[in-house]
Amino acid sequence: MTAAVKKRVCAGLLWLVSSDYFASQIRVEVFFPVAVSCFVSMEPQLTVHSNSGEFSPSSSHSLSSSSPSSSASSLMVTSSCGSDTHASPSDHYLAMQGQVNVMYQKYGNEFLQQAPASAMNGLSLAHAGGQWAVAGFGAPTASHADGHPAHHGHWSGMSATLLGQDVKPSLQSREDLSPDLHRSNHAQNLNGWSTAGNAHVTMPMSYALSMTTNSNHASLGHNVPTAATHHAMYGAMNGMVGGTHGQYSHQYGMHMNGSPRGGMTGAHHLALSNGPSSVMPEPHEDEAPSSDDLEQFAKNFKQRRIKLGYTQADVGLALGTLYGNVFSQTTICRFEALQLSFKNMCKLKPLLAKWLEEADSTSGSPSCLDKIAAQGRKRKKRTSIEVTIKGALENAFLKQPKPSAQEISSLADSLQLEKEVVRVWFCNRRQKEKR
DNA sequence: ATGCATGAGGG
DNA sequence: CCTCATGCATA
Repeated sequence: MTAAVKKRVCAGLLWLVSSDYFASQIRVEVFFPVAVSCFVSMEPQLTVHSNSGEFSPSSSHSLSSSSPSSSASSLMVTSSCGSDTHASPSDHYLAMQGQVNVMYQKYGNEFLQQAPASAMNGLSLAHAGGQWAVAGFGAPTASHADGHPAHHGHWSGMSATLLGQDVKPSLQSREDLSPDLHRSNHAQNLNGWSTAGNAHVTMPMSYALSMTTNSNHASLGHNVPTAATHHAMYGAMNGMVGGTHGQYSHQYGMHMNGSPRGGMTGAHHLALSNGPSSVMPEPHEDEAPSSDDLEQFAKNFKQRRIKLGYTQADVGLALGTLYGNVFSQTTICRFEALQLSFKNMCKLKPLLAKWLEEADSTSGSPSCLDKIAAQGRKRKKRTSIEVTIKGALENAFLKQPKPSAQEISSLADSLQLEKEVVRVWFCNRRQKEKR
């Protein structure tokens, strides 16, 4: 163990001992490196990080977690970030979002795969420890140098039947999407993510954790507590946790309940009962909400989501499973942060409201353990525009928010950027202006 | 959490 | 070409 790792472990221990978490977590110690990562992965800690974006949304970091553990968590995050040889702060970041990352890319292999923790707990893991390392998707974007004109065809190489993640089937019958059934498009799942049906984890979590650990020495697979796990827990937590402290407790030896509305209904209300005032603004979700409504709802939504133990990614996925509309972590995040257009907010709100209701009234459900394979299409490597250049673009934008093709060209020229990049930058800039 | 990107839909 | 909804990849 390196000193760095020890440091992390210590921090983890510190937290453990200093919270009620200890009571229910002790068994995990055996799997320490992973376990610690796992702790680091708690969503509330998200609030600790605010990145350097040039445009920082004011609200999203201010969610006050009433949990006494939050201060301790901060401490842990602080001491672990950057202390690991491999794990960069951003790795933690990802983990915190409830995503499990395998970054082979960084170690000479060529890809990076992300999956919601829920998927990890499900079949993929159950099927084979190393399964998730299987690539189903295209060649590394790196092979497409930046010089390419952003001709769409360039980045869309693979079979159209492998849905790209941003290609959403907007219409799917709800009947086909009941939580426990695997969707028809799973047949398209060629990359090993979710294949056969019925793998609601029947394996102790600890086992899952250890499997992950050895899948690759360089793997940064941070295991994250999943909503499913939490749900499975609530029954057990019922008597032992006084509410908040226990919201992230797991029983690693416990098996998941395979039934969608399985028996533990009601237990979770306990966990919900003691947050900062959770008000339900308005019961009707059909009417056009006011900005205030939306704001209120978004805030409330976030709180409850966290209390229920779901990550943003979980929610996005669940929406797909439940209602046939998958959304990404990004979108949920932007919803919570009110960073979508008003119209878009209005559209999403009812869905999220439904989900919330469902999540509230459903316990014991592992909900969605699936993940749509996607990852088919190649994508242009994201261009990173230097700050100085950004400044120039910003200035140009101030003068002329909608430059003509001509103007774009010359601007691109003078800044030595691809025309397409400039064009897209303006599009995005305008869009940003609107939210 | 956010920057750059994609693709549908409209004109 | 644009807007708009949305997401991958990354800071």
